[in-house]
Amino acid sequence: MRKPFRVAQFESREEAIIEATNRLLATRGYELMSMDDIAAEVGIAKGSLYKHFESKEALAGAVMVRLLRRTRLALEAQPAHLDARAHLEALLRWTLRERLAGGVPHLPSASQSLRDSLLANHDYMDELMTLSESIGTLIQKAKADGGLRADLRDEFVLYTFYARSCDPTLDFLKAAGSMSDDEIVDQMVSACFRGLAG
Amino acid sequence: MRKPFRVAQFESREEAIIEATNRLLATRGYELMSMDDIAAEVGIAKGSLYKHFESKEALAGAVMVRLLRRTRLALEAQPAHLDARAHLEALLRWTLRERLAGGVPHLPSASQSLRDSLLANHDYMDELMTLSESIGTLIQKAKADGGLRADLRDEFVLYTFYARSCDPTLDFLKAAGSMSDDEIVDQMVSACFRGLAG
DNA sequence: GTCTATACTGAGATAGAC
DNA sequence: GTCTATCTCAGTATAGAC
Repeated sequence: MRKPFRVAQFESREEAIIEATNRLLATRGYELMSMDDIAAEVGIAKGSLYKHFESKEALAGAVMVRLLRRTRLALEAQPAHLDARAHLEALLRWTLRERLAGGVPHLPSASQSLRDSLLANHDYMDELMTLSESIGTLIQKAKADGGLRADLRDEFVLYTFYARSCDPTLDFLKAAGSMSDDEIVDQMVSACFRGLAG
Repeated sequence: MRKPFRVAQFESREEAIIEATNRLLATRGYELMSMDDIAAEVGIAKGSLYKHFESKEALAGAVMVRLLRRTRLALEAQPAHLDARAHLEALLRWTLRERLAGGVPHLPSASQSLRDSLLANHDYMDELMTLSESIGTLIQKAKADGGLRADLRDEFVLYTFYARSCDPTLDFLKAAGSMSDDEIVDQMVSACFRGLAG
C-alpha cells in the first residue's frame, strides 16, 4: 500500500530540511548557521522547523547520521577484491572528494553542547560505532598483512583516519587555488600513508 | 627611568587579561567563551575589559599574537646544529607538548568574523608571515638535502604542518586516556613524517 | 580606570490563529 | 502543520557615577 500523499509530502519536506541544513553546515559551520537561515533556505517558517526537529542540535544530529550512513554505504560499495589497506585509502579518497565537492558538514570541534547532544543521540552513536568497527577491522587486517605499520596503536590509526577526513589542509589548499582537486587529494592521501619524509 | 607604578600595574593587568583569555580559549574555545567569563576569571568588571581591548575579537587576536611569538622564539631557540628536517620535527614536538600541557588556544576554524578580524590584524599577520617564512625556508632546505619528499608542494607541506599542530587526534587520544603523553607525541610525529603505511 | 547598571542585538524556542 | 508574532536569554558593548 502506498503512503498517503500527506505523509509523503511531510517526509519529503523533512528531507528538504536536512538537505538545506547539510548545505549550510558545509558552508558556514554549526555556530554561524541560524534557524532563520535554515528556514529561509528551505522556504518555510522558522516555527515549522520545530514540528520536525525539536532543536538545532537534533537537526545537526540528523545531518550527521545521514553523513555517517552515506560513508558506510560508500565503504560497503567498494570492490571486494581490494586488500584492507586499499579499502582504507579508497575511503579516505572518497571522503576528501566529497568535501571538495562541497557537500560535507563541517563540525570540527563545534560547541560543547552539540558534542554532548551527539553523544546522547542513539542513531548517531549507532552509526558511529558501526562505522568505527568496520574501519577498526580493516586496520587490524591491514596491520596483519603488512599494509599498515604495526607499531602504531589501533586507536591512534582510527582517530588519525577520522582527523584526516576533516583535515583543514584541504580547505586551505582549495582556498589558495593553486592546486587542482585531484592533486590535493593525491598529496593528502599520499602524505597520510607514506608521510612527508624523504 | 623606571616605569611609573601606575603604568606597570596597568600593563600587568593587561597581561593577566591575556593570560586568562588564553586559558579560556584553550579549554572552551572562542564561541563558548564570553566576556563575562573572562572578567570573572581575571577578577575585574566586564566593562573594564573594554578599556584594554576594544572587542572580543581584538582580545583573541592578542592571544594569538602571543602564541605565534612564543612559537617563533621556540624555533629560534633550537640548537643550531640540527638539520632542517630535525628543526621541523622538533617544532612539531614542541607544539604538541604545549597543547598537551593545556596552554594553547583552540581556534580550529572558529567564526568567520573572527577570521576576518585576524586577517585585518597587522600584528597577527606580521607574526604569521614571519613564522611561515621561517618554516618555508626550512621546508626548502629539507627538500634539498633529502629530508623531505620533493614531490610534495611546498605549500602543501606548510599547511599540513600547521594542520598537524592543531590536529584533533591529540585531543581524542588525550581524552581516551589509554596512551601516555610521550607516546601520543611520538606516534603523531612519526605518522606525520613516516606515514601510516607498513 | 574601574565599577555598577543597562541598552541593544541576535538567536533559539514557543504561542495561538488558521 | 504552517504561519506570524512574540518570548526569553545570553552576550557584546556602552553610559555614567566615583
